[in-house]
Amino acid sequence: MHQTLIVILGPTGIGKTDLSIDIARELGTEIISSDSRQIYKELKIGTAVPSDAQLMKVKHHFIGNKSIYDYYNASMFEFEVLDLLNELYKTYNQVVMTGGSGMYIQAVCDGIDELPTIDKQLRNDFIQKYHDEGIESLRIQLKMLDPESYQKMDLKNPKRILKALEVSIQTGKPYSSFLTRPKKQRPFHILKIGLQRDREELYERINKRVDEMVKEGLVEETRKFFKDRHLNSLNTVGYKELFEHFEGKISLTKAIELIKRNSRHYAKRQMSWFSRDKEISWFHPESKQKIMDFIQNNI
RNA sequence: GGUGCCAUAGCUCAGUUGGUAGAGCAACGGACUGAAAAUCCGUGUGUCCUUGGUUCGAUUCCGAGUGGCACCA
Repeated sequence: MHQTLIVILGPTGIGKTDLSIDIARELGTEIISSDSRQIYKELKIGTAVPSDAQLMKVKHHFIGNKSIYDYYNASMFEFEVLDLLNELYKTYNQVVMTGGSGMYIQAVCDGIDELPTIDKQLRNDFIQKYHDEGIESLRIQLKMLDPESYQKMDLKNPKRILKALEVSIQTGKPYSSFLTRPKKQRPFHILKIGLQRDREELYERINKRVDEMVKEGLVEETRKFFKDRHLNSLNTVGYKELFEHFEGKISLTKAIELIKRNSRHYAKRQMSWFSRDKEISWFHPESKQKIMDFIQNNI
């Protein structure tokens, strides 16, 4: 029997949490969350973290283990998860990883290129430059520092350009020279299980879940962090819309509508991301027995 | 029952002096290597209510029908 990482993925609201708990229990193992927002301990209602009752059933990792005030990224996630897996495989032959953050999953499964951590001041300077001078000045600088990236990159996307500039300036080498696109070898097998259901049904679940979050106190949870609303960790569906409401820009009703719509859009983006990964085997979230059989046959 | 107004995209509505139509929102498709629930790019999806008439040609003009709204009974 191999050591296997069973990855359960799919768009938000599809039903990953319940299924993952069932599967982890049957396998007698633990769960690693691959969700870039459930990782923050301050965010509970709006990120739909598993309930206390669910968390008691199976030990979860990477839920609420960081603060919204911490800097965090996919690469840090990659290394922390690999360290944890190293420990867990001393006890278990299978570990379940579940979550919807495609890039975090990719970082763990395939790895991402190693880049230096960007100096905070440098990043702020570039952001300032972008605000003051606009995207065109970033493009011009990129063309000089890293013509290869300039050729390949989406030059309308400020975050991409900023990233390339930061790395190029900080290291003195073009950003593109770091991109070797490794598919890193992992000392364990990976089994990817994707969950999907009818679009209409998924959207109904998402809409309903947003209403439930509001009932559970999402507005109050968000209000506590109003002063921190510019943090990246709070640039998150469910929170950013309520901040707009607190600023008096939109009504509460409108904010809730937007949370629903933005959650649907997010789900669609997740589906686009996952659809190009040919290693994923797809199932309906309620066909638990089929999924268990598939796992048993492939571990 | 009578009179008037309205009927165009999923919704709210523009519009075509008669040459088969467009905005906002919603929706849909995609990209993605360290901010990723982020960020960015792309796409009108339509028996113009039905049915006769006029016309080379009707979503547009005229008649009838159906449905909705308002007012009068």
